[in-house]
Amino acid sequence: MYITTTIPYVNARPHLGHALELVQADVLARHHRRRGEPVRFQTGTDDNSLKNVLAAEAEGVPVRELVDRNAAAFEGLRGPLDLSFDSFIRTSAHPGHRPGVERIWQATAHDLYTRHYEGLYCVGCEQFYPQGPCPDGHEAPLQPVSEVNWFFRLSRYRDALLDLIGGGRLRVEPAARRNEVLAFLRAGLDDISVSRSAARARGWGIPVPGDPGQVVYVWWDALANYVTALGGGDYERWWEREPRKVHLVGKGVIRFHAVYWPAMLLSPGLPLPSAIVVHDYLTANGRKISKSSGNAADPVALVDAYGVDAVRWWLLREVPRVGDADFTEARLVTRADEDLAGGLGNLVSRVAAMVCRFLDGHVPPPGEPPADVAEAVHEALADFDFRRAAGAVRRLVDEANKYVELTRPWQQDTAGRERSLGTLVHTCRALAVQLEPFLPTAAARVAAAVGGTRLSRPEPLFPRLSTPAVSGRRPGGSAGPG
RNA sequence: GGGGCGGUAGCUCAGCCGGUUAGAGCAUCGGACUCAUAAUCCGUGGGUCGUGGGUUCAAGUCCCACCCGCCCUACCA
Repeated sequence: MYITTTIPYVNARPHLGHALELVQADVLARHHRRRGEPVRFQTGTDDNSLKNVLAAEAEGVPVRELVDRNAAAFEGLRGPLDLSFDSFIRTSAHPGHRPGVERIWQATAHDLYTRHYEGLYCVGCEQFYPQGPCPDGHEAPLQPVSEVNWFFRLSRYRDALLDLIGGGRLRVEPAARRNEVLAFLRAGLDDISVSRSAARARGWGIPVPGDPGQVVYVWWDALANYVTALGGGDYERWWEREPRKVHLVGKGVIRFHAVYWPAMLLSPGLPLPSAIVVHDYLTANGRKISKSSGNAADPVALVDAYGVDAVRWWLLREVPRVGDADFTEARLVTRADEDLAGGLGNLVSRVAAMVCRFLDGHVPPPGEPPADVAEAVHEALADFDFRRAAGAVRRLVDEANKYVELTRPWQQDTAGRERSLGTLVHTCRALAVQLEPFLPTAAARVAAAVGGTRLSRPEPLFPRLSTPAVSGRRPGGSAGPG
């Protein structure tokens, strides 16, 4: 499976919304990898946006410097968020990108033509409007522009796209988003402008082949990254031969991915992606995420404060597929304490403690087949429903806790304890396996705590976040074994 | 203006092609247990399913209009 995120422009540092998409992609990648399927997970940055140029001008630093710095911040999410991407492409730096964009341009030449265009251009939106002001409220005034641009015959592909998406050959998930795309297609497609004057772009971007006065429209440029990043034999392997190619995108850029991009590929007859997975937006404390959101929307700051487990878990367990989700630190803490500390962590803790106390640490075989959620997790992830998948893991924890109350090992004889605790230990092991895509490092800790044939009493795997420190931390528990 | 999606218990949300007394988690309240991270388990209370019409033997679940929120898109005069 080939999994991609969108490549954000780097006029600012990454925020929690970027983290959401990256973590979702990471879960898919880890899930399919552990199933033994070949996976390539790719992300990166769009360096060629004019917004980057403007941000640099505003800061008074060279574009290159700003782009390099912010791109590094995006790539730097890998460690704090435990991301497992296989490649990180930067559109301004990847050696294969520019030639790739040029090749696609030439391969679509039969659908390209020039047309004189006049309009008002908003640099914030990177697009034209018939009138001002910019509907998104960008502050920079609209610039009157009159120039010759290259156009792409998008209109030609309407029926084919309707067919592909309507028929499910190209999935758009969730279904609500697919309906949206279909409605848009039915309304008809106009040809789109796919170049900008180089002068207006401050020379930033990829020149149109054979027309150095123009640069390739940044979206055309950016979308191409999904194939241009695949160098060497990777293109054949991951784009031509791989049947499952999944793009994760935000709801604001559906059209680019579900309409423009497939059309760009249809024109030269290249293979299409298999699925566009759309997530909605995050707000922070009820408001749109912006620089003023401060640490509440800074993924690295949140990881520093609460740990990667809590942050990933919140993103996966609490964000619905449709509808914006509001992030607050209180919700993150509640969710982590409930599910991770009180749920999974406490379960592992009590199970290990009972094995130590009642069975001298020896792990018995399962008394009965431990409940499993592998299928539920897999089905949910096949639907790209991350919350349902995480919920399935959580449900198994609940069932295991109920099983503890039901069997009450502390009231049993040895045989009963072995039956019950054997089942519980093996359930915890299954949990560690199922947790891995969601919380990879935590899953490893769980696996370590319940692995082997002899258990010891573990330290809390997930310390509570809401209690102010630990009341009276134990003065070192290293007095000896047992 | 057009299109799409949301508006279900205090909060966050499930409810597929219409069908028994509308569900879950959390929060509230009561109880149980003591293996565990003052964790866990059981039970209770709580809802005009945005508003108003309509179709139907039957609608949260279909149709129409309207209100609110979000996204995309476009402004006829």
